[in-house]
Amino acid sequence: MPGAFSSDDDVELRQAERDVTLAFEGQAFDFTALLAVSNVFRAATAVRNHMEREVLRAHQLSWSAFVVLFVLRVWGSKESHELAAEAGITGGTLTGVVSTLERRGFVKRTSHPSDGRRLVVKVTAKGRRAVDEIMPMFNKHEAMVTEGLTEQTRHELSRHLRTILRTLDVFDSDGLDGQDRPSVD
Amino acid sequence: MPGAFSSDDDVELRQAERDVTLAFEGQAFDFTALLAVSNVFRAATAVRNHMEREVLRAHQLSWSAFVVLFVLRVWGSKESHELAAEAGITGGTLTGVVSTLERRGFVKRTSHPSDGRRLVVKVTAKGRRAVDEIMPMFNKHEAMVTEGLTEQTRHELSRHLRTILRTLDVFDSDGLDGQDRPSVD
DNA sequence: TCCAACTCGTTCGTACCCGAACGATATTGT
DNA sequence: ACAATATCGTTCGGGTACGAACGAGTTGGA
Repeated sequence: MPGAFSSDDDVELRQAERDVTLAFEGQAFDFTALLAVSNVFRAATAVRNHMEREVLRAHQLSWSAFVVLFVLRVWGSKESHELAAEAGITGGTLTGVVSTLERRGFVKRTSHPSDGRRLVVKVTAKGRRAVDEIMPMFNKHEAMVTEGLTEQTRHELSRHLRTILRTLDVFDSDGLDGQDRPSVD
Repeated sequence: MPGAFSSDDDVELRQAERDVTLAFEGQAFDFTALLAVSNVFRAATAVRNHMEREVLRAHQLSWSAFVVLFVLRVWGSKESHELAAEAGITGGTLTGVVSTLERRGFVKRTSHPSDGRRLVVKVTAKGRRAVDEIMPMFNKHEAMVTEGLTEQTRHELSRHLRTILRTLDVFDSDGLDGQDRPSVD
């Protein structure tokens, strides 16, 4: 039964909603979409900042650097473009992150055996050790951050977010020219 | 009934979960927390990049610049620290964003009437016009991005994210020393 | 063979973004 | 009144972050 309760942030929310409505009156807005997107971004920023402050800062690692290192810890080595996709950053950005990580001895660049263009990034023993040292604390904070949610609502949250991700995957790859696709299957 | 279906990304997901489990075997991990946090960040990055590419780039505005401008469009003027909090950025970052916006004539810095330290940022007519021009398209893409969700699941998503936000609010403000507070009331 | 078209990672320019340090202003205690 | 303290916005250094341009490497035809 949605709307059956009203916590503090709900009150605040409706006030903001009122203000936005007032500011853009006469125009039709999709507020649930606006709020969903807005909240996704707010939560992400808050979580990222929290993690960087409370967990990563002590190890001099940024979120992106840690994500890259984590991916390499799990899979041992990855080609550059896979690594970028996995970390959600572009190739240009990855170059900088890998350089930072390499300078500190956490990863090393390796040339691809058969294709001289491609780059294989490998984690070093030191890099593996770093992740193993950080990960328990990192996961503890992940649990803390989501402690207000039950096991089920966490799954619900992840499912909804993956729905968004899937929509964007289709739209962005397919996107600009190949419109008029007959649904996503 | 959760788990009753298995889309492509679910299969991929469980494989990743297996890999992570394998990599960190012997350690107890909270996977639902890890996945929730990971998905929040993935979705936020994907949405932000999509919006910057498809909507904001044509107007030469970054996500943060647009958020700041939007906030000012709704409330007319805001003090610096409020603006920073509302946009989810730090004061140091806001200085740069406001400078960019001011250089392009969208906002202007105003001194506080009674407190010489404080800064009041006001939106200009040009800034208001810019938001009014961008917002319809922006909201259309917000709707598109969340089109895979129903009205109800969007509310569900927002509610879960606000739960995370509330947890972080308490933890980060209260945080390190002032523990043992008797509930949030 | 050889060279156009393609596909890599890197570099570049611009802008963000944070936390720490800084200078200016305001407040407080004495 | 005035020095210590607190609170502002700004500056600074280091590190992302993007897209466009670039150069090296590969591939597919003429």
